[in-house]
Amino acid sequence: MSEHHLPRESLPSSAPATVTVFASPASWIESDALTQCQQVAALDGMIHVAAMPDLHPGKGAPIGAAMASTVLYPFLVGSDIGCGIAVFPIKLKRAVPERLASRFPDLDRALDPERDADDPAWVVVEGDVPAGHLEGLGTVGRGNHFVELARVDTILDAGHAARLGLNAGDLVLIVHSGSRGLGERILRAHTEVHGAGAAPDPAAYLAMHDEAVRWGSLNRRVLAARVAYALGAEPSEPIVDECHNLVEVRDGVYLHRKGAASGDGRDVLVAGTRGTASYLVAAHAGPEANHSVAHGAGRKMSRADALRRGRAKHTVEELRRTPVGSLVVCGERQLLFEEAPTAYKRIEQVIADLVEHRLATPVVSTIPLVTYKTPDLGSTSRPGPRGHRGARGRS
DNA sequence: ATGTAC
Repeated sequence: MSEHHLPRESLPSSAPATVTVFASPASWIESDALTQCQQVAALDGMIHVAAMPDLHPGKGAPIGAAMASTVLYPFLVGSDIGCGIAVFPIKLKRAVPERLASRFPDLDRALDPERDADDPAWVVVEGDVPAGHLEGLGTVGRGNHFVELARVDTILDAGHAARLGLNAGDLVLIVHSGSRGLGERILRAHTEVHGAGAAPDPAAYLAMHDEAVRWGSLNRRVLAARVAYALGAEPSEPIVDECHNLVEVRDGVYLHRKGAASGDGRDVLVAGTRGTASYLVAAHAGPEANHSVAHGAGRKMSRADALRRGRAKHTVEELRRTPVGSLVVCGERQLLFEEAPTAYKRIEQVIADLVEHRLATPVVSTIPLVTYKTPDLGSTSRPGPRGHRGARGRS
């Protein structure tokens, strides 16, 4: 044994952290993700790791986990501090996907206070923007982020759905986005000095973190307002808005959530894919689950695998027009493959696992009509030279 | 997931 021996017996608590995985044997969980959970459990001060059924490997830390610790680790939240999913009711006279898809605004372009001074979406910005950060406001971002027009499909808890004002056939905007450059900057400032180490001044980190959480929520409102106006509707207050990348101080410890939503008596939209249903659930997770629930279907394949296998399996056309008849607005071919429904686990299995472990009760399911990912750069799909937009990147 | 570097 060549390990250097720390005086562990002199430390106040050396009991190893517990790891609980809330997934049935039917749910495929990648072994790399479980290894990451064990690595997190071995961190100084870690108490309990609760892994959700959408668990998959992340960069350094697992995605789909809630991690309680006496020590605050910024890297366990990651760079997209404040990322979450919100649901906004929207009323439209007609909802023909083909017509509406072309009306989505360019959500790569930030709302500019001068150039877009007259944009009505500013109404949701009351007072100052958190951290004074205007850069990127109203942009959706990349990766798994999206803005989706969806239809309420099946009512699974009539009483709860009625309390939310939801009926079968109603339309909603589902917005999945976060704090864009702001959270990234906050994590980078920490990691440049301390790497994956603890926050030396938790209060200072938390002050910036809380701004990013507020910014992420504001960004989702701005996105929903931009899209609502563009589709000829009025913006609305969200009926659900839960962050799934954050740390909260709870029962005197730091509860880190990475791809896990707050599950203590709140309603959460558990996102499916760009071609399958999503589920709005009433969450009631207890301490064994670190008061958290899953945030989505969870990746089954890495982005690299999805791209490689997707090219052999799918055409761009079938990814843009999904099996449920919805349209995907996405000018980036590579992202379309990376985000293919087949790259994700079955959302019904994730929901079944939450129900089986008594973490949540389904309220309604939604079916996508139009999912916006990136601007549609001219819909004529020329074959074009392969990979000229860069085909690398690992996350 | 991100802005930036290659």
